[in-house]
Amino acid sequence: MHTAYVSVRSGLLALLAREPAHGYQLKTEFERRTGGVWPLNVGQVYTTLDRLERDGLVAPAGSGGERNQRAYAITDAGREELREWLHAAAIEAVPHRDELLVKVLVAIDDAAVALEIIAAQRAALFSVLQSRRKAQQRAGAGDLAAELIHDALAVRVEADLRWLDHCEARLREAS
Amino acid sequence: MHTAYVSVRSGLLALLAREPAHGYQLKTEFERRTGGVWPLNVGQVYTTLDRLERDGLVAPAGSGGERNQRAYAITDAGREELREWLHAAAIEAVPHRDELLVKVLVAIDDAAVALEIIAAQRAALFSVLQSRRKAQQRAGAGDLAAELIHDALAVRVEADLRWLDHCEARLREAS
DNA sequence: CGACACATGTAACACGTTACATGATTTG
DNA sequence: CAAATCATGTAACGTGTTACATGTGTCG
Repeated sequence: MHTAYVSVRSGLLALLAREPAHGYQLKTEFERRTGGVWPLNVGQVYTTLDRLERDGLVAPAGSGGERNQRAYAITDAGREELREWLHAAAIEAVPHRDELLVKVLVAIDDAAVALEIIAAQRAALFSVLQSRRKAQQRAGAGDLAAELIHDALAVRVEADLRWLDHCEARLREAS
Repeated sequence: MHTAYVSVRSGLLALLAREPAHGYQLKTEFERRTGGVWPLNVGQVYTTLDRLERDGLVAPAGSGGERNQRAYAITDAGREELREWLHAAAIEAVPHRDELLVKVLVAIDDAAVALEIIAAQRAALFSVLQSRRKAQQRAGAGDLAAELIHDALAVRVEADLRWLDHCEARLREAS
C-alpha cells in the first residue's frame, strides 16, 4: 500500500486483528473507540470490508452463520500489512499536500494578500479551538478517547498558529 | 463544497484567480510555488480543470487560441468559492479522521499494545524529522516556500510528539 | 401494531494519483 | 535529425462519503 490516506480501512483491519466481527459490530466499535467524535456510515464499513477481502487481508469467518450476520477475520497477510501500517510514520517525510500550506503558499508572491490570508487563518484556527473547547466542556470529562482527540486537535492548532506567526515574520522581514 | 480535501483543486483555482492560464502553465506554477517539494502530475491538472469547469468555477478564456494552448479564467462563482476556502479553517472543529489518532485509538484498550505503538510512532516521527532536516541541509537555504514547508512539518511533528508523550502519561496513570 | 435498533448491501459520486498516448515546438 | 520541452488529454483505479433499499428481531 502506497496510498496516503487509509485510516478507515486500516482502522477496521486493526479491530478485526483483535477478534472476528461483522460489519455492524465494526461500526459501533469504531465509533465507541473514537469517543463518538467520528461517526462512521455503516455502508462504508461494508464496502471497505469488500475491498479488504478483495485484497486478501480479511476472510469470511465461518463461525456458524448466526442470524443474518456475516463475520470476517483477519488473515496472515492482513496482520502483516497492519503491522507495517502501525509502524509507518503517520506523517511523511515529503509532506502530503496540506490545506493550510497550500492556502498560504499560493498567495506568497503578493505579501499583502498573504498577510491577509494568514490573519484569516489565524482567526479561523482560534475559533476552531474555542468551539472545540466548549464542546469538550459540555461533554465533560470521562471519555479518554474523546479527550485525546481533543488534545491532539489542540496541540496541532497551536502548532499551526506558531507556524503562521513564523510565516508572517518571514514575510515582513522580506519586505 | 463540503469536501474536506481539496488542496489541488483549490490551489489551481487560486492560481487562476491571479491570471488566466493553461494547464501546463498551472503545473509549473504550482510546483514553483511549493518549492519543488510537491510534484504535480500534469494529467491531474487537466482532469481537475474539467471538474472546475463542470462546476462553473472556471471558464475557457478565449484570449486568442495561440498555439495549442487552451487558457482558462476564473469565474465570479469561482472567486466566491475561493474566498470561502481561503477563509475557512484548514482544520475542522470535528477533526478529520487522522492516521496518528486512529493508530493509537484502535489500540487503547490494551495498554501494552498502545504503549508499543506509541513508541513505534515516536521513533518513526523522529526519523522523519531527521531525514527532513538532512534533505533541507542538502538543498540549502534560499527557497522560501521549501523552507516554510519544512518548518510546518517540523512544528507539526513536534506537536505530535508532545501528544504522544501526553497519551503515554495518561495511559500510565490509568494503569 | 408501530417504532426502533440490528444487520446487510448497492449505487453514485467526490478528489487524488499514476500510467499511457499523442502531437507541436524548440534546441543542440 | 534527435532529444528535450511544451502541451493536451484519456483510462483506470484508490479511498472516503452519502443516500438509498431491504429485511429481521425486539419491545412497549
